Amino acid sequence: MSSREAGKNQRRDDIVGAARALMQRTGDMGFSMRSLAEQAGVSIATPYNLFGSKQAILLAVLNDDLAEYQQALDGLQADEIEALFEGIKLMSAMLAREPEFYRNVICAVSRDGPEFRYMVGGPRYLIWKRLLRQATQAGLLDSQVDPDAFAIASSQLIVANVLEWAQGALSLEEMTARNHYGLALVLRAIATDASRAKLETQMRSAEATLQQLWRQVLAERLQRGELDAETRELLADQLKYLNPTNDEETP
Amino acid sequence: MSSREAGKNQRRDDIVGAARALMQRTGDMGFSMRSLAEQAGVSIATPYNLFGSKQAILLAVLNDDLAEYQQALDGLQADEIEALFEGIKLMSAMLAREPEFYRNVICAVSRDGPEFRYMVGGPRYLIWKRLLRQATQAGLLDSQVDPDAFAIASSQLIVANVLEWAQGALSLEEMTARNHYGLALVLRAIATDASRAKLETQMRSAEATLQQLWRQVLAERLQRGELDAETRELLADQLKYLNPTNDEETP
DNA sequence: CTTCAGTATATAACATGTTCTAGCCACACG
DNA sequence: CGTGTGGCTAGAACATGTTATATACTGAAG
Repeated sequence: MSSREAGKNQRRDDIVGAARALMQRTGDMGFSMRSLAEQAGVSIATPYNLFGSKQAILLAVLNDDLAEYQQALDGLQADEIEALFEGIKLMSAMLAREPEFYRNVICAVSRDGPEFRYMVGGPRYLIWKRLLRQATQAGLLDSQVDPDAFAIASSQLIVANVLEWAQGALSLEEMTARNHYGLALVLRAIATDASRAKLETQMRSAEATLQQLWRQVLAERLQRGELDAETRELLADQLKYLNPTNDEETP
Repeated sequence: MSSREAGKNQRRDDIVGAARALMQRTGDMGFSMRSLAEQAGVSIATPYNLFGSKQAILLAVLNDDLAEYQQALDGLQADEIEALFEGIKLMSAMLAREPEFYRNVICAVSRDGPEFRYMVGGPRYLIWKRLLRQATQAGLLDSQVDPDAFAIASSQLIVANVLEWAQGALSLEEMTARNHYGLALVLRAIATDASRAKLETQMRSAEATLQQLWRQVLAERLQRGELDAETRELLADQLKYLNPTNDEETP
């Protein structure tokens, strides 16, 4: 590698690192291309030369983290069905470690165009498919179903939940519970006799968690007062569908 | 209503109408707030006075259309399970009527914040719940499952598909097939003996449609040449996950 | 009819993503 | 050791969403 390219890679890393630092430090705002350039010690034109767009930079940042997650998934040792549930727990744990950071980057990346979907949907979903295949081979899932169609539908549910969380429509707990529920639900659809009981249990457990979360949030709302009885019922319904995090008071 | 408010409402309608016209005519671009103000014959400040933001205007536009859809859903006469499938077909038909328009407005509206989710997730998802309840009462779905949790998961699948379509990651046909598949899948998870066979059929049918679509797109790609055999397999997998519409040649 | 409050208007301004232009410097090659 | 060129830089410029300000109009109250 010529020293020219070395310098280029250096700058590339500087920029990605600066993006990471900015988002972790300042939360959503403060991450303008101008502040990024300043933080990285380069001109504003350079990120465009090296990456092409703001979104591409964020994709690069997220890509690093997803690689880590993928590695953790690979090292997972568990019963075939459990492994799937462990996989989504692992993801929740990752998001919980730096929620502000992930919220921002996921939000920004998924905004413009389908690149985010390509990223989580391309090679990465092969892991998901592998886990499903293993479960099928272990006789825990109906071998008749098309593995691709199923893998797509199930991963879509999870991605949708993550996106809602990133957009601030869900608390992390509810996102996790929804993932748990959704996964149990779709797996139950293709369960075999060997796994049906276990998935039933998983589903009930997730259901209970969700119901408790809803009750909790609803109670807080009711306690905070200010609602006529007619909207109360509608509110209860809406709460079940979307459970916005109440961040209005945080500066 | 005083003539003051009348004038205000008039302007409001003008703006919503102008937004509609602009998006139908020019496709995505051309819908800047400045061009909107010009088209509506008002100052650029007025839309902000009356709506507050660009997104709010687009929400108002979409809201009209969703109301229509809701009405069509209400008038649906079919077997309880069939009604659910008819519901998503109806949606596909609506999107197919003015694809460019819906693509733009859905994309723009879902971009910033969770307002779009609130819109489709609030009162509107009650209809969905009602259809599910009817099916349950008819003995076609397991009455043990929490209707809210299930309604959320299932509607999420569908919304996710629509969003992917709006972002250009899916053809309308594939979106429809995925909705069909996803709905059959989750319903199968809570089917009763009375409905299991029928849902099995639906699922197989959707599977077949999906597989055919994938084969078709894959064949086109292969025919177009330029791919070494090693990436061929990966491509096949990716194609199954995401099937981008190939619009590169349209201006 | 006068007056006044509310509201639209014109216009400027600001922040942001992105692009363009011109210059400049260091590295590779002769 | 020259020299030229690729690639970075500074900075301006542009389009866009949004906000602020000052002005003009207009319908309603006295």
